[in-house]
Amino acid sequence: MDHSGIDPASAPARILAAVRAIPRGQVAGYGDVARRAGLPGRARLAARVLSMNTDPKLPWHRVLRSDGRIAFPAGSKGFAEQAKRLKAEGVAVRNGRVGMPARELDLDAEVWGMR
DNA sequence: CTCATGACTAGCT
DNA sequence: TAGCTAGCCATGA
Repeated sequence: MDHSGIDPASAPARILAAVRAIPRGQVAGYGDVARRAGLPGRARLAARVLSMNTDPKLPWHRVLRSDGRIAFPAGSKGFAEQAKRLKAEGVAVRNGRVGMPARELDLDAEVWGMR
């Protein structure tokens, strides 16, 4: 019996859908995205999917680590790109760290689907 | 099956 | 805040 009830083949699609569901100017964690995708505990899977993704329409830059930091190593290409995009959306990025992401997530709870 | 790798997380110091 | 350790999941050799 499948304890999660989700097709592994559709898992990546769910992850991408969850990422696209993040409103502009807001951020979410890998674990949160996986959870919203119906894949609790698969934060690493979410990261894997994003690393494979090539869709420029995907707001991957809104996905951060649980501690509110950019997952890329500081100084890396992806790091600069993500920080740049976040700032462009009004998200405060300081030294690779996003300004109080938990606060943003709290406000999202109403919009995301727990209502 | 065991080992290694990775855009992860939580706990402890 | 920063660094380290252990745990967890998926893939490939």
